[in-house]
Amino acid sequence: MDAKAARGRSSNVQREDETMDLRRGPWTVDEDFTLINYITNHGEGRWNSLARAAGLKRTGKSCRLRWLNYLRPDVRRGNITLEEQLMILELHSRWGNRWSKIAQYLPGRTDNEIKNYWRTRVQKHAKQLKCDVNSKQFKDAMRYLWMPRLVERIQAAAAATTTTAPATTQNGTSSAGSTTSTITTNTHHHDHNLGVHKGQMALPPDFGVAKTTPSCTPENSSTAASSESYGTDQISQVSKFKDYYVNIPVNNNPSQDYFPIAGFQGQSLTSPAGNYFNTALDLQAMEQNNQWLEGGDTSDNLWNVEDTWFFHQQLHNTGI
DNA sequence: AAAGCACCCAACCGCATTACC
DNA sequence: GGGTAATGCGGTTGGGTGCTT
Repeated sequence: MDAKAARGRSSNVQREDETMDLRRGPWTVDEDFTLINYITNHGEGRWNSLARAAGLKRTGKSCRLRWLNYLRPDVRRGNITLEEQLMILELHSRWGNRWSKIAQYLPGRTDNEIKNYWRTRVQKHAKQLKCDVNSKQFKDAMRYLWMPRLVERIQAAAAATTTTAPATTQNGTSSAGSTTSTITTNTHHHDHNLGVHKGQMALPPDFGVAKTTPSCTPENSSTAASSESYGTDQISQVSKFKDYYVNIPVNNNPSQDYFPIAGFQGQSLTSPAGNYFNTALDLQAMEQNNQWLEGGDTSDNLWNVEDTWFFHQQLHNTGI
């Protein structure tokens, strides 16, 4: 038994595992085949007895997890598409860490996968911005910077496919999946529970951002719908952002200037808390330190330096 | 080329809820 | 109604892998 297997287990469980000679850790191909074969013939459920009957030296829990997260035929694998990213951001803003609930709206995606995406991608950005992922300022940044940009990139990809194929995203990276899955409203439910066609994402009621075409504004986004968390001042503050998005053309080069803020470069900002920082220096430091702005997973490159500046400006304006 | 580091993800855990006897 | 088993969920973590130095 390896160290991982022993992690955090109670002595009782460990004794049980040892007496039953249960396996732990990564699944082998043979185990996968055995599980698939058994479920194909007998169906799923009753996982403990299933594990015994199939001859697997695994707990029922382990079998269930392996099947649901990996072996199920309808499980989708591969990169999270732009539409899926947008959906995750939107649904998380509404429900928080209700991963299974969020996963219901992304057919083929598991709660585990969405949770991993959130922790590795989204929380990484929060960390880069030196703020808490649950903080209002980061949520605002997601809503007014990240999500609108996702919408624009989705639109750009869709537009590209109408004229040429195969399509690429604005930054030239593959957009596999983003043009094949479809965001649809849930006004017509065909699935038992969620109105989900295979390969399509159903939107929950009053889903905001994806409905906004071609311009995503805070007012008609879900954020406005969920404005119970915002005061009047914040709403009016938010309305100032609208102009940024209403007339912004689809930008085919996200790395280029995105917001009309060039004139602000070099301005000094003073936060309400009295923290002083020089924008130019700050941006320079970010460019040096934040590799995710330039490289890495291109699907995450929805922020650029200007976005980050904008983010900090909002901290300033909203008195955070 | 090797060591160190960061990231990603599969798999685990404990706890809560539901189903069954 | 109470006890137990099964299931579901969210949080956590270690190993693999690729990148950087």
